[in-house]
Amino acid sequence: MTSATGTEPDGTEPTGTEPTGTEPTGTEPTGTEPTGTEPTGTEPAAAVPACGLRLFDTATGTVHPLVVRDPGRVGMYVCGPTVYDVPHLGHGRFSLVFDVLRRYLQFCGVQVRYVSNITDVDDKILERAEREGRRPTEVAAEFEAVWWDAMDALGVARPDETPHATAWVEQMVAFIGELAGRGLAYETDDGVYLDVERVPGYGLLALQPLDSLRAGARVEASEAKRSPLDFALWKKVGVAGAGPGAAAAAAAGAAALPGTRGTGAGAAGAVGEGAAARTGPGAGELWWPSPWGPGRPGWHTECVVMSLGLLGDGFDLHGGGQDLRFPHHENERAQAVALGRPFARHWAHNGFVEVEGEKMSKSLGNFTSLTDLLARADGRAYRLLVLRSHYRKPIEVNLATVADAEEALARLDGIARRLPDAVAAGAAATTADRALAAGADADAVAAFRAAMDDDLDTGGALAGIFELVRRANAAADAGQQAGAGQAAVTVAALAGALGLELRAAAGEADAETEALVAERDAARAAKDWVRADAVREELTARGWIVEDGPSGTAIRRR
RNA sequence: GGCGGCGUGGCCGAGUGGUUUAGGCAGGGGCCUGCAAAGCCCCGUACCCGGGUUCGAUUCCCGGCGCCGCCUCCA
Repeated sequence: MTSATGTEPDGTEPTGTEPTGTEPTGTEPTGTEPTGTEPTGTEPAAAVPACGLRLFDTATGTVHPLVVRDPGRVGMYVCGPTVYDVPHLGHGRFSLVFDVLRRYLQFCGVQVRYVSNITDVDDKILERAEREGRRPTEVAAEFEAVWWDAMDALGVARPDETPHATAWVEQMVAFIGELAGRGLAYETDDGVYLDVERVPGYGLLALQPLDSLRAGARVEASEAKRSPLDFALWKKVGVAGAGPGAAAAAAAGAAALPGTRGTGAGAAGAVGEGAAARTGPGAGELWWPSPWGPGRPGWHTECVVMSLGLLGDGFDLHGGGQDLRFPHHENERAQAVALGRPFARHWAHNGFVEVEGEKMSKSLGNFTSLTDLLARADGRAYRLLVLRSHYRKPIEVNLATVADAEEALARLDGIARRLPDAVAAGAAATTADRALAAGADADAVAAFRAAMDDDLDTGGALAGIFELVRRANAAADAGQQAGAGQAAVTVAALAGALGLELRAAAGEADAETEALVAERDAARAAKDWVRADAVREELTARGWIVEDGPSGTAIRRR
């Protein structure tokens, strides 16, 4: 059920096509050296832009070409969910934003490797397990399943890799050991911490220097921590409650974790779970052995280890929601930098989802679950809503804006009903070259790429698509099939590049409904308008939209 | 206290130093239709306030007001 490794069948093969659109080289210099901000030395030799895309880079605060490590390829890591509850609207937004980035790169002929993790060991998971008297692995498995259901409903393509934290603990322990070995981390009673003072350039993503961050820290430096900004690489278990002995005593029960998931790339061997029920938080504990005693990894360590492990040093792009910028991404980066390893070449962060003008969040109580939304609205409508605004700006999500998006979506779907063959042909064209080969309008494709290349101006791209919808309908009205077809092919191909599938589906009609349709056709043929209108009202009452066409009464679900 | 963002027509939301100033939804008029629906055509003269720069600012600068976020777990 949680098949984490489903690879998108299309789009990833090397088409060998050279990006056709804007030529990024020569438009520089903007003064910003994309790679110059990484004070990590050792720059990879190859450094060429991926297609014509220019993206805002959080680290530099500028929009510049996406310069990649390996020509024609992009490796991207996007921080995935901690599976302790159903996903919320913000999860939906980041998933959609980076799904669109991925798809667009593929559309341009770039080979993308997309990695997005599942955090399946975390305080919140443990807390929930504790509260519900369940095992943490069970909680994580449940909500991971919910997560993928939501992703499917949104039409988000599965990542190429979905590393699970619990499967990487051994590597994390080794990584922490390296940091500790170099004196960059220190051990306390309750864990191992990174000494951020030792990290050059700390504060890059926070957009402020270390001093400023330190001054603004609202947290009391815990007695043990040297600086309030230092963060846990390893959290020891069993120390909070009855003393350090508890967890160790439970080590006798250590066994292979039954539900260990992930890529299998080196799952930690000995894992303890739930054995130490007699100490404070014991029932929900989940721990691994380490040189510092039993414990679990800190959140910031998981992503740096897994991203470097799967994508390699100096991978191309690291993304996530704005709230991950600091401290999460800052701290991931700090660990890599501390070891002198080149980290992400480019940082992308999407804006928040707001509900009633405020950042939605669980703590504020205006938390709205993605699962709820998807139960009552087409997942494509949420995609459209997200796409309509710029990915870095906040978006307002409420009943009205979702309904608005659904209406707009209906307009798009109308093209699929009216020009199904052209739409099918366009949808099958998953790259710009194939779209053109399928007969898409070259100018429109170029305009689309120009918009997308401009820091993913999905709103502008969408405007172009709606313009094409208008053209397709107008041409079809005028009986110009060729023009209508070309516009429709283009609409479907470009919408597809944004992950939007157009659907003509009318909905299944039962026999009774079919009979009503037949009755209405008969009444209309007999010019019995009173009867025809009565039947239409009946159909409408049953939830159908009734349209009279050349072939008689057509109905579809509303 | 430090840092960052936002304020556009009824709503959502792009964008730009000036002339033809996205797009969607809703609304009005028209065409089409038996009537509708869908579609097409036409319509909105918006840019928080006050200064400044400029021949000219919604767009640049300064100040103000309002709203939001990060600095603590958070996509």
